[in-house]
Amino acid sequence: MRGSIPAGHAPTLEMVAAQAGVSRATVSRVVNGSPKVSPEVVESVQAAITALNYVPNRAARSLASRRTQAIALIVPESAARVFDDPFFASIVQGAALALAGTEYTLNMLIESELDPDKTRRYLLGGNVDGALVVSHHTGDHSFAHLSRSLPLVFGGRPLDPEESSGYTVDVDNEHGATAAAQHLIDAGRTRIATIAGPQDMPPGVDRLHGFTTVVTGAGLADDLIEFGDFTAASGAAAMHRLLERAPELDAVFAANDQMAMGALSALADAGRSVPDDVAVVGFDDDRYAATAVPPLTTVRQPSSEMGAEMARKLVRLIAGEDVESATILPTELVVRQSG
Amino acid sequence: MRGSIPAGHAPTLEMVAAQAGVSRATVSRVVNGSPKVSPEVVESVQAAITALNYVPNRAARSLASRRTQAIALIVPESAARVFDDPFFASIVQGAALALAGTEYTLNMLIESELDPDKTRRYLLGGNVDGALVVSHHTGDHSFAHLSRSLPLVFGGRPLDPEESSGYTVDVDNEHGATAAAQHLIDAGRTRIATIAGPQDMPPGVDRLHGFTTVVTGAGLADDLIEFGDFTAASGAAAMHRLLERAPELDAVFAANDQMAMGALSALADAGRSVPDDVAVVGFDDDRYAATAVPPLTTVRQPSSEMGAEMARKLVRLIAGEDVESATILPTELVVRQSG
DNA sequence: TTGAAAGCGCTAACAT
DNA sequence: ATGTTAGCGCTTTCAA
Repeated sequence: MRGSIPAGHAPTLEMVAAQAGVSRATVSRVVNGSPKVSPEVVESVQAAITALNYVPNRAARSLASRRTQAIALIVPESAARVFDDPFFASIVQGAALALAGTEYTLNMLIESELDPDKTRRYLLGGNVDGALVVSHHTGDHSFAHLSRSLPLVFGGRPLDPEESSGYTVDVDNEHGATAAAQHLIDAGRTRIATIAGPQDMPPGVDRLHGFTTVVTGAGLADDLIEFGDFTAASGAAAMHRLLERAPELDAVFAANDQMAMGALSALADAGRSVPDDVAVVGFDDDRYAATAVPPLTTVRQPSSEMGAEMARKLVRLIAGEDVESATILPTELVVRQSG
Repeated sequence: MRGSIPAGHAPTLEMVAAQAGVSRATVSRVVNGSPKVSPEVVESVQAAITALNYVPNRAARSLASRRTQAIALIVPESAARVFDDPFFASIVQGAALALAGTEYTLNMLIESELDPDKTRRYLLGGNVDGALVVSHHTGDHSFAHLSRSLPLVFGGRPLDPEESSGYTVDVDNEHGATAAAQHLIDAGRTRIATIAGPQDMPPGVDRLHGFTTVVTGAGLADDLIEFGDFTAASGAAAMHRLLERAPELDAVFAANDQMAMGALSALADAGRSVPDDVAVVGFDDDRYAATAVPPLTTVRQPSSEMGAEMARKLVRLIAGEDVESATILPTELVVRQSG
């Protein structure tokens, strides 16, 4: 097939003005819902608009108004595989839905490793009115300096708290881990291990910190720590190492559900029953947690809400409103059968 | 915090021209890589550009050139929950990555139920040079008529094959189902059931058709069919119904992995062992298939490749090149432990 | 090879 | 309440 499209005869505002017998300015007012236009005129202009099937040209509008009605969603290059993470998908979803009700569109940018400067140029090229930076897992706030030129909202806190980088939305990772550990202790478990996440990612750090705080606070040992990279495979491997080190362990807290799933299969391999021999608690409450075998006890984080909150915050920022610098969304323990 | 940004002093092409001591036209030529500019001039202009940190304004450029360098990715409104589907996330990922190397940006649009016409207006408002429509699961090609105004590429075939709607990329659902059923038969299974997908979605139809063709072709009964909606919960429910109808069944093919996961837990509930008592085969090879308990035998579909192919096809279409009307990507059986 | 000039389609003062 | 008039920042003939 041939890919040509008939030269689009897009009707212009001027044509509408002619058809309605008014000036272009008036048509513009009607299109933009200005209150100071007489009802009759509004009506005739609207008639002309539908008659001609007129749709305003965005480029012209942005050029003249210096607003784009667009918001960028920036995904760190290192995390193209970030799509593998249901949490990330939920953030995108939340942001997209929150924006669906507004005049804004979401422009998704995956940072190119080929041209690391591309994103910066895009942001500075007047393409968008603001940007959402999903650095949740990486803690990378290298865009922070752009905050001076453009409203920016980050998902997840920066790795270095000193690097106070403007506006952020985060979930309460530490509290979630605290609740998980406490739950295990309350259930009478005494030899509790954890499969922690990477320590160069804020959630990895915060969840481990919450865990050790509670465990040591209860007078238990916190020597059973193995690290994974948030994938199921790494969770299984870590579980195997844990079992080797401490066959007597009776509980494990994994820093995310995928690693918990891996732990579940490692435990099945080893012939341990869950939760009778070993209790397992995860983090995220991703879409597979509820149907795992056995259903996973985990910490729910409001992932799509996080995306939505980021979007709302950015919109208010663009509007020049007062906005909280940091928002922390609550997490909540969901008790199922695994622990 | 206050949300104000210092009035952005974006350098303009004119300023670059002044700084380099040439005309705006020349700067424009350099920026756009025109071959007919003397090397010395190119150099001085480029120096001015970096000195001023100049970034061309996209709106102005689009307005003048009538090109936007942007591509829309349209998600059917009914499927905001489509993000729950790892397959969809992969498509987005594939498209975004394929576009990362080009001059195009992805604009994600979630169709608003509040204003169903919004998407149409956006597409017609000169916002993008073309669009990707992810209708894979719904078979909804209601945008087909827009093909006359704008290059469009659809993911998934339309529900009604008559409704030949321009350019599409699809995976070979029927072949995948065929391979799955044949595998079960080759393994000596004789009482084979299927948990089919919704019959108002092309993949649901195609996968069921492939299944029944092979099963009846082998002289087996195809009476064990229950329907689900592609969710794990519906898969579990369907499995329970099947077990009730035919306790003697020895295999089940689920039209996607999520339903297969549901079937797995239903079988565990019923005390059936997999694959000894019942073999289970899924479809998709989503990220949880490999770590399911037991690891799921399934049909792999090249999901991110599908997104990438859609994007590439659209780019070629926009460039006015010759493009295949329909592309079918191959699927492949992945044998693991469940069947 | 370079420059001058005319828009692209719209918004936003400023008049009326 | 409506029209007039300038641009917004860039590309693109057309001349030189």
